[in-house]
Amino acid sequence: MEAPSLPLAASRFLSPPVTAPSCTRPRSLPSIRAAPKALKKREAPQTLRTSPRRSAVAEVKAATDPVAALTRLEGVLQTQDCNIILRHYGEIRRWDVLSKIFGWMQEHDMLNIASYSSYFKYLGLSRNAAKVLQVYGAIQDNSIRVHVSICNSVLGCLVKNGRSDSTFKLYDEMIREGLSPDLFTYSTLLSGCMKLRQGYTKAMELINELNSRGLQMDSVIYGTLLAICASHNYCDEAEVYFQKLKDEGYTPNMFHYSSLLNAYSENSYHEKAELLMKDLRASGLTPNKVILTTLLKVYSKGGLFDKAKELLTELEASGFAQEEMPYCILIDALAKGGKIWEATMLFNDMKEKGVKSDGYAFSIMISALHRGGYREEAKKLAKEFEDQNATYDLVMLNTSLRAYCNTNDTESVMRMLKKMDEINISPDQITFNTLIRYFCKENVYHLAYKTIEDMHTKGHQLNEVLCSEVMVQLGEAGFPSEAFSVYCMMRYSKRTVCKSLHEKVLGILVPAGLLKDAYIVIKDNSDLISPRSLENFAGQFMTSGNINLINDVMKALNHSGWRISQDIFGRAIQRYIQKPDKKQLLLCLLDWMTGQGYSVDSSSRNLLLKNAQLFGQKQLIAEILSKQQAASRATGQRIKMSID
DNA sequence: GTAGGGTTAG
Repeated sequence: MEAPSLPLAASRFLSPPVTAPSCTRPRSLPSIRAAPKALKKREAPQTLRTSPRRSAVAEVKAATDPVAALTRLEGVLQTQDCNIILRHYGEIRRWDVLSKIFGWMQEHDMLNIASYSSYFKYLGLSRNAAKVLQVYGAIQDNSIRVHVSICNSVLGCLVKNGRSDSTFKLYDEMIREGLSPDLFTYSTLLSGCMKLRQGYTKAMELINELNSRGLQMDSVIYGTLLAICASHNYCDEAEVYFQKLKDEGYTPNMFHYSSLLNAYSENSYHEKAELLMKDLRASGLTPNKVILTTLLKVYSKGGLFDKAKELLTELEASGFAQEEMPYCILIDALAKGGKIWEATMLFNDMKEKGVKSDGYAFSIMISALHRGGYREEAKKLAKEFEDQNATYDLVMLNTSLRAYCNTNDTESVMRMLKKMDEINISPDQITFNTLIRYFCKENVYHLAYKTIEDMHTKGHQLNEVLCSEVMVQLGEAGFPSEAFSVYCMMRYSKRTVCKSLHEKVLGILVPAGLLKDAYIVIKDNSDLISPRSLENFAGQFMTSGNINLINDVMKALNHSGWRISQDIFGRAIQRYIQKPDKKQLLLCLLDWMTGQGYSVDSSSRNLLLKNAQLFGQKQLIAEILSKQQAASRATGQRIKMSID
């Protein structure tokens, strides 16, 4: 597809919009009808109210075919009018019209900075990050590409769509191209830190950068930072920022308070939380639903169940417990605190009060029952949830799936998988691992194998413990090739695997006679394999492995640091004697042995000499053997001397 | 009338 070209020169974007002649009277012309002062005061609103541009905007907003209306009114509308229309369709979430209008504006050279910024903002809301990147990427003019508000809207779109990694990559690129970031940029980027694993560290980098550019943190930046501290469990730091915010003369709002309170809840700092509540009230704020719910979390996580119950009663009385969330918080804490009976009571209480569950309370209870070993009860709840025609998300599906798997309810397991397919939810690691465990337990190894393969293909990290278990079971069940395939998936999708994995797979491959595969394992990991397994493999390979690989296998074995036994060489020599056309390989082996200080034992020696005629190389073989003997005697002496 | 953030549950 061809990239849309940019119709306008940069200067047009960068200069302030020219006021329309139809709106304002040029100042240099004296007014005939009224005194300039009076006119100036009344002119703008009045002309706007009666302006043909204004009615044109209204006409496009009301049109059934907005693009046709635009074309009809092309002569009247100016860029800022089109921007109003563009934003209108963004506000009413008509994404198709939004894009059409933007396209029309582009074709008619009616884009400015504001058009791009607004368009990107709404595309972000419509979750269409790809389109934003496409349109942004097609902007040719560098001064537009690095315009701060355009950059901010593009970055904001990526952050909102959960693409934190690409946000920071794009930001670095924008900086290289010449972007001068402002506080908007930093608050956008900081919000991208929220979901990052190392979000706090990244946030600190950004704050340093902000300071080094001479910018001052404002209340928004502090708010974002507090939320980052809370979500990454930096409680002390949250406290410091909250104080700094106050010291710099800002008044904390409800969000600042609830973030700090949330940070306290993770560490069960209930005393600090209570002081903070006092501070909040003293500052004239009234605790809202979120604040009180967060306080409930403080008490619940801290194990202060009496206070939590009391607070829940208060929430109920204030009408703040009409949704399941406060119940979820307390139910979860009770269950995790070993009070599963009380958790169940509260859950039933909640249902009796007619509080509707979207699945959170159910999944908390199902998981809690499962953890406590109450598997049938967990399954009963999963069914109850299903029967109330509930909607599912991935977590709820996983929770129910596990409940059904653990009670061997195959029919329900299949129903869940079908549902997953129907509502187009992609499985995650938890789903895959649950299924793999289940199929394995049910001895349906081909399904366990297929699931692992599927998981691997979809780019998920395999669970090593589980998969090596499946690998061993596949081996025991008579599927060594599949076992090897699982080994390969684990081996080549992960940086490191447990050392014993190689040994385990050898234990399957060697008895099954899959010696070429076993050789691959040995070759890449020879230093991690025990002498016993090496011996086992070597013995088998010399007896029945591919004769053309014998010498390579010898080298790999030797490379491991393991001294190859004479028995192994004896077996190799027997193989070669049976195949005289491989004499070149035999000679190579004997030469190589000499070089490595190995020698054949007397029975192999005799066998070789007896059969040397078969090879037509009687003289040569005798020479090599005597050389080998001399070399090995010398080595023996060297070793003896060094021991002495 | 271009662009910013943040609070609670599995």
